[in-house]
Amino acid sequence: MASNVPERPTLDGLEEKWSSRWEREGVYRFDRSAPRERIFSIDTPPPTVSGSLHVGHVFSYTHTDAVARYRRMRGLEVFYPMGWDDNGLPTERRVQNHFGVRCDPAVPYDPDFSPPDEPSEKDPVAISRPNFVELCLRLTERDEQVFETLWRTLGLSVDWSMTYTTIGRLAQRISQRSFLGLLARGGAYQLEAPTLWDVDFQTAVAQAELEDRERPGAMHRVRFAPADGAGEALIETTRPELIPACVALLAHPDDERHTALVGRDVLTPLFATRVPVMTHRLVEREKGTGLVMVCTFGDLTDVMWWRELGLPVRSVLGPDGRLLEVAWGEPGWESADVQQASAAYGELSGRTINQARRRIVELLEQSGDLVGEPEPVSRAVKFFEKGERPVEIVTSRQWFIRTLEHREELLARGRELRWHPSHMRARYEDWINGLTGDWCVSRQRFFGVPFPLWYPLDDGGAVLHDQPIAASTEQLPVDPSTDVPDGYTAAQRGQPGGFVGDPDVMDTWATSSLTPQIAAGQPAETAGCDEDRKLFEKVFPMDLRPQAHDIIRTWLFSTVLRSQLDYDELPWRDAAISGWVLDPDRKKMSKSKGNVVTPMHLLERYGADAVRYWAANGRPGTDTAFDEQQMKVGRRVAVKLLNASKFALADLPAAAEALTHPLDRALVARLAGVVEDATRSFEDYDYARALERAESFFWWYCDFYLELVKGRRYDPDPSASASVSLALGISLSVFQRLLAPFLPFVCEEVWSWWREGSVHRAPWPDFQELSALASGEGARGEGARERVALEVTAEVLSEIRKAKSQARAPMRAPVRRVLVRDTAERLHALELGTGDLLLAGSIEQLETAAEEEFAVEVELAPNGSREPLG
RNA sequence: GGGCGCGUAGCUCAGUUGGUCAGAGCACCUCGUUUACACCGAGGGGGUCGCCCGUUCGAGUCGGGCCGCGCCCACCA
Repeated sequence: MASNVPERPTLDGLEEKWSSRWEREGVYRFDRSAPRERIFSIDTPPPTVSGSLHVGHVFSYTHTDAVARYRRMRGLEVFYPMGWDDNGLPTERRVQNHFGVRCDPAVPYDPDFSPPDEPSEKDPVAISRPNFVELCLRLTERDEQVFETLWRTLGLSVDWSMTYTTIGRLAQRISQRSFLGLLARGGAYQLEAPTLWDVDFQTAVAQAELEDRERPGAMHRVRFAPADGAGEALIETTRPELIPACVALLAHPDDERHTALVGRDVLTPLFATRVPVMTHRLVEREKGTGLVMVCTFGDLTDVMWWRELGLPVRSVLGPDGRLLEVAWGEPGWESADVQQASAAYGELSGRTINQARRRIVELLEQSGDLVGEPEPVSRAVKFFEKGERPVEIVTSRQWFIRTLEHREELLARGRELRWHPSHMRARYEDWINGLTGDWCVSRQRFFGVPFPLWYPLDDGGAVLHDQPIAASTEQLPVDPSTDVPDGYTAAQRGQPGGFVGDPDVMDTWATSSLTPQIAAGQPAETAGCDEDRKLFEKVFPMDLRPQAHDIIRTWLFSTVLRSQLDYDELPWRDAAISGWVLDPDRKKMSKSKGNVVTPMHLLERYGADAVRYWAANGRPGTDTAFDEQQMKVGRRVAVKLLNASKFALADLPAAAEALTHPLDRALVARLAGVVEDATRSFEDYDYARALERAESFFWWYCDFYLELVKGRRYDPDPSASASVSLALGISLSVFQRLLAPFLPFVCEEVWSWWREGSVHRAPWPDFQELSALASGEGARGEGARERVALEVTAEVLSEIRKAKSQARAPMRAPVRRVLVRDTAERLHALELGTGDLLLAGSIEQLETAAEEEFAVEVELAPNGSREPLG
């Protein structure tokens, strides 16, 4: 076989050399003409573009890439696009600071707008939503270039001609169209209701976007007075500022301590508002006094109690996180002492929650309604995951997607999906079982996909929310803040009898949950893009969803939901869940901890293959500690492959037609077993095991097989070298392909020395083919003995090395005599390897003795002895 | 409080259906420049496999119970 092996092979520069060549030659280009059964489609996570990629991204995307490369080598056309998740709050924040602007949907679009030369964070320029979105796009485009460069350096085998963004026109069209479909089928509805609310961003948020944070607080024991005079009612609360919003007190129905109170009314302290004492089965008797205050709204439990018990709303918290003005004495704000209530509340009105809390505690102390000292406590508080203050519950009009009524179907889909590792399904089920409400999808933000809706205004200029005007499918995507609904003129915007656009955008997950559709470019049905529609039908449902475990409740769940609602099927067949990268102290990496590792310098220092090697060692679903040592090991593997390939391929003598030497056949037989194992592992998405098998056998191969056959490989007699020549060609070809999904650059390099085309389009090694070669002519049913021969020969060689090492002799030191004690069967096998062993060990004389225990006696030749070898 | 996962050499981790399973790499120590490789090679020390019961001829491997760690979830007043 012709080969072109460099004098001094090197890893340096391989990333640049091969990534540009792969791009030029379209190695990873997806062939749209492939039939459905030859396609493997991957619904890749679109990374969030704001900020930068960290090693965690490198980690999990490498896992996916290894699988993609494996499937490609199995002869499948791999649909593997990359998306950028650029819509949403993080981008908004960056744009505001970077350009010194803020979005005001009331401002008209200015096509000639350019951002201020000197951005001022304090005094931002108000601009229209379309202008704001343009700036977002400008900034994210730059980020996306950086990301793509990193991915290319890492060697992701993505088809870069199929990249999408979650804010792009296509994503908007698909997202809006899916929403309109839900609306038409009753799957989406709007409701004025208590909603989770972030007071800083001033937007609704979803349950899925919440996280618990431990925060210090104080428990206050507060006295309520029964309205009819007798006794007292003590409650404990961490949120005394909500006392004016109290609508009831609750006790457990069986709690005898409070039976005397139940059914009566009490007066709230300071505000003297009459509220009933009621019972509910979920009140916990052990907590506090066993009596709990229900406010509108302190937390989600309040919402549940409020709903189940039919309590009134008495809301004191504004969307900006400050206490609203309240007209005491008016309906809903009755008080037995209006003057006192107004005076007390006057101290709170307009203050933030924390300010109001401090003040009301003082007021309660003065009035004597605070019992004892507030007791410091630490408790978990719900935060919007991107927020800085706890979420509140504010009543507002929002859009929801029906979720709860599909619980059983979603659980069934979860059982249908093949999870890797399987235990990850529990997280999905836990999440579904814990859902408390439908999915709130509207956000009072700007950089997102707008709702494709307008509302008519009546003659008085009031918004008729219950008569939304939906965009027509042909119009999509629309921005209702600039586009005009059919049947209206632009001049009618905001006029009585005219219309207004829905001011909100969708939750970022409402679009991200459609990545399979977006990636496949699924068009609006009427858009007439037959080619795109055919593509969608070929790749959907997708074969694989790879992602990390922290977004099972968001991305995975919402994608299953949308697919269920729109197509009544799973969006993919398999879900491969990656773990996280932890810092060396096993803490989660996060920007706030300052322990985030950025990947570019790692790629430069160790090379992409080495970094990928580290990543691919992380087993599916398992968190991995960041470890640069592993990258060094990865680099060693890559260098080893260079050198082993050089040894095997440089000036390789003519190969035989068949493997005539028993050790060569045994080697190929073992190789077949490794291939079988690696293949099975890959089929089960266990890339880490596939790597481990291939790698450990590769090291054994270098340490023993290559050493054993050196003599024959350099033997000038072609009849001696022909078999090993063939074996070296076979084995190197197999190793280069087995390792290609993990070390794509070095494997491509060594492949290019002697083979046409890319190793990444070469067929995955076939263990049956290898088995056939190993048991071909000459073996004559001696396969088992041959495999033992290889094993024993290697073990004896190892013993000889040990002896030399202990004698502090060089490895090439001649051995006068070796005595091998072993079972008759193994000694019989050893005969097949004796020739190679003598050369590899520089042995003059080999003797054997049949015994139970394996043992080797080694007698080195005297110092200075350089007698010719026999 | 519920669920899931994990506890194997100083460190990072393999150990597929119970029977060379006590392993690998790193780190450490010793030796060695041999025509694939000093971005190297050969060798060595080091662990009662978290603890306790049980099943079994035999258990890191199965069952039960503890202890510790992590994550997810929860109606934490």
